[in-house]
Amino acid sequence: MPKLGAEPIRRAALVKATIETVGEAGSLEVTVAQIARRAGMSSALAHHYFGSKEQIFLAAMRSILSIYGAEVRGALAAAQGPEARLRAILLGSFAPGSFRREAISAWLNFYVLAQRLPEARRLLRIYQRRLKSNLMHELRPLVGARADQVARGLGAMIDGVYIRAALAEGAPDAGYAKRIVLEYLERELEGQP
Amino acid sequence: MPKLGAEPIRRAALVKATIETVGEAGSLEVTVAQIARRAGMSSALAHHYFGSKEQIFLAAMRSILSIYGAEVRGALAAAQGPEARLRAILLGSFAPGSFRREAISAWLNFYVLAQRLPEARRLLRIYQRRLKSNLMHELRPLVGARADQVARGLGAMIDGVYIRAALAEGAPDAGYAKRIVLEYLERELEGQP
DNA sequence: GTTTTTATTGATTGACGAGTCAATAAACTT
DNA sequence: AAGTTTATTGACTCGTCAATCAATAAAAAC
Repeated sequence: MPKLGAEPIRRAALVKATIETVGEAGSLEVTVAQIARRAGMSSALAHHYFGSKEQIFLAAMRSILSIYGAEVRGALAAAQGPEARLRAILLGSFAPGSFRREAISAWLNFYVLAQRLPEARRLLRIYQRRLKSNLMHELRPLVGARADQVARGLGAMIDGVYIRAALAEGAPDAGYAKRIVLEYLERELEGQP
Repeated sequence: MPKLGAEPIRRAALVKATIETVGEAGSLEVTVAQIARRAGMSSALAHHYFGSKEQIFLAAMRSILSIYGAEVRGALAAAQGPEARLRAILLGSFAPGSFRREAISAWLNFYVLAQRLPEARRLLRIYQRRLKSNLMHELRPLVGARADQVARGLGAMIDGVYIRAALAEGAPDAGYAKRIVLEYLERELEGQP
């Protein structure tokens, strides 16, 4: 029953199902059949559209990074001045689109994927570079030469808070995550003129 | 050719081989046969001593956490006063026994394992709780009520620096890692009396 | 209205891998 | 010396799973 134009819908459904399945299983050791079933289709169709499991994972990862990017951009849009913009970047990092159970767990697993798959590593590097450049841009007028150091610290801390949220039970506590990271930022800005 | 008393040697060899294999592969998707071969024995023997792959992973994880703990204790032994002891804990976290390629990558993978295996989660929780209690103990006299917040921040940052080191290419740069974390600590201590 | 393209799946293939087992043999016990 | 325990492995079982294929069918194109 070919309703034409199914491809983009199917692809999106598979990507969503992949994040959910990986997130729930807490592992990349999920089967294409599981993902496909959750997305309401046969595993054969999943292979038809993506070619391989690897490609499915990469698509899911792109989706996560793209949601994250959009969320940060969104938070940034309303922010005026370096300090407000810094806050926006950090708060955007813990916005509900990204900072939710399956996404966090999937994120952690994609970090692992990046150890093996050069393409996954590339994607993660792009995210890291962009985040750092965003941070530095606002940090420079505030802390000058220390911008690099602080940007690295903030980047690491965001990842650290994520990884810890993956391990915590219950719904991830965004408020708490934000508090820790903002606190760090405040301290860093304090001394500086 | 039974040279008696092989068990502890074999077990240790398997644990070491597991960390190396997982670290190199950057994944838990390694076979018992691979691990066993690296440890110089048959996969049947690995099963004989550990019963299952799961148990092999758990043993490797215990080993990593125990090495880490020993390293922090070692650094702590010589340190006098809360500030020096705080520094010791942080520096110990990046000591060469723990902060090296395979161990870092294995660590990341064990974090993933903790999503699925309750026992692995338990181990990781113990490590986190101990680290936090260590930090708080020294932080309380320095920052008072903020100790909790700062301890959480430092804990998250350590994990974040680790996870980022896993992704970086080449040998992990401990000096750089230490600088970031110590810098954070300094800022936190600065304002406080 | 026939050919081509797109959608879809059940069935199958082929590989791989965890865990078991039976067999071999050296040491230790009595 | 006979029996028991410990060490060790090759061969095998059984399940799983990624990927492929052949077949079905609806839409589109010609």
